Amino acid sequence: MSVRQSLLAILDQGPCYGYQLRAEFDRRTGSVWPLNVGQIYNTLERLERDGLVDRGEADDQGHVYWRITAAGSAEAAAWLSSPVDREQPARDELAIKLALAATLPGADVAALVSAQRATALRRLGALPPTTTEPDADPAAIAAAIVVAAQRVAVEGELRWLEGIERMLTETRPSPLPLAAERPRRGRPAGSVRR
Amino acid sequence: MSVRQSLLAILDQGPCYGYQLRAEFDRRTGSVWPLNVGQIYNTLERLERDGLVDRGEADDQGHVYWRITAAGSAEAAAWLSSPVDREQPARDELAIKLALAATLPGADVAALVSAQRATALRRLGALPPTTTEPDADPAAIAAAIVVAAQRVAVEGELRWLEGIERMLTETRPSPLPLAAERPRRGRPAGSVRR
DNA sequence: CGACACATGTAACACGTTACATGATTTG
DNA sequence: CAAATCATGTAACGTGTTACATGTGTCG
Repeated sequence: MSVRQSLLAILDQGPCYGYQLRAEFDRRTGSVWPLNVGQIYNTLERLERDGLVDRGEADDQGHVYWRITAAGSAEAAAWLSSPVDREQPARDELAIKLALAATLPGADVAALVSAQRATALRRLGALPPTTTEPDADPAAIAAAIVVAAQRVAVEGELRWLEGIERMLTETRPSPLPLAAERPRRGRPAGSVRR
Repeated sequence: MSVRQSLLAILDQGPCYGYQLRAEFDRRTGSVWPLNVGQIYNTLERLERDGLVDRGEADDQGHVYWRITAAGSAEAAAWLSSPVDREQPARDELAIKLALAATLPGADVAALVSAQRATALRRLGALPPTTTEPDADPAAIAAAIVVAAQRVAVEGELRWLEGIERMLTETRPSPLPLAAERPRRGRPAGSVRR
C-alpha cells in the first residue's frame, strides 16, 4: 500500500500529473526506491476507481493533472497521522530462509549466514554518509531519514547474523524430520464432490 | 515469494498434504507468521502449474499428498543456497511515511515518530526472551533465529526513531512545495489517440 | 540524424490475502 | 448436542511489477 498512499499524500499538496508524481516521490524519499512510471498511471486509475482522485483534462501542455477528492484528502490525512502497524511483523524472507535452513537436511546454514554477512558488510560500506547540517532543506532531511533507516537495518542484520554464527558454533542444528502423522481426523477421502 | 519457496523447500523433504504443510511451516519458523490455509492450496496449485510439484492421489485417509518434481527440487536447492538479495532495499512503509511527512505541510512528523517509538518499545518488551540452550532442538534454534531477527529489527527501529527525534530538535523541516514546472518537453496534448 | 528524456497509457501477470463452502471427527 | 479442530478447496480481489506501444522535443 505504500505507493498508493504515497501518491495520495503528494496529491494532497496539489494537482500533479503522472510523470511529476514520480519526480516528487523521488525527491521526497531520497531517490532510494525506484518507481516504475507505469505503476503511477496504474495506481492513479485505481485511486480514481475508488473515488479518491479525479482525472483532470489535459492542459495546453498536454499534462493530465490529477486532483485529490475530499475522500482522498481524508484518507491521506489518516494515513499520514496513523502509526504503521508493526504488531505482527511482515514476513522476512531472509529470516524465513535461515530458519528453514536450520531445520532442513540439504541446507548449509553456516555458509548462508556467512554469505549474507558479506553482502551486508558491503551494503553498509556503500551507504552514503549521514550529513545532517542544521540548515538542511526538507528533501535532505527526508533523505537522511531514509538512509538512517537503511543503516540501522543493515547494522541490525549484521549483529543478528553474527549472533547466529555464534549460536551455530555452540549448537549445530540437526535436520528436523517431517512430523509423524497423527491419527486422522476430519473429512475422509473423496467426501467432497462438486 | 516467501510462501511459495518455503512450501517448496519443505516438500523437498518428502511428500506432504496441504494442512500438514502449514504445521511444518509453523514449526520451522517459530509460529511467528500465521499462514492462512487457503493460501497453501492456492500456492500448491500454482506450483503444480509451474511443474514444480505433482498432486498425488488421496490416500486411504483422504490426505492429498503433494510430491516435489526434479525441477522443484532444483529450485528449492537453489533458493536455500542463494543469499537473499537486499541490494536494493524493499520499500519500507514506515520510512516512506516519515520521509514524506517531513516534506508535507499537513503532517506532524514529531508526533508520528513519538507514537511509533511507543509501539516499538512495547513490541520490544513483548518479545520472548532468547534462550539458547546448547542442546536445543532444531525447531527451537529456528525459533531463536526468527526472534533474534525481530529483536534487532525493533532495536534498530528504536535507535532510528531516536535519531530522528534528535535531528528534529536541531532542524525542523519546512514543507517542500511541489516542484516548479519546467518548460514542457515531450508529447503535446492529445497527440495520442487509440 | 540519433539518442535520450519526457510523457501517457495498456495489458498481463505474480504473489499474497481473505471470505466462503463443505464436511468429518473429536471433545466438552 | 454444540463447538472446535482437521481438512480441502474455490473465487475474488489487491497491490506491485514489468513489458510494451506510442510519440514529442531537445541536445550533441
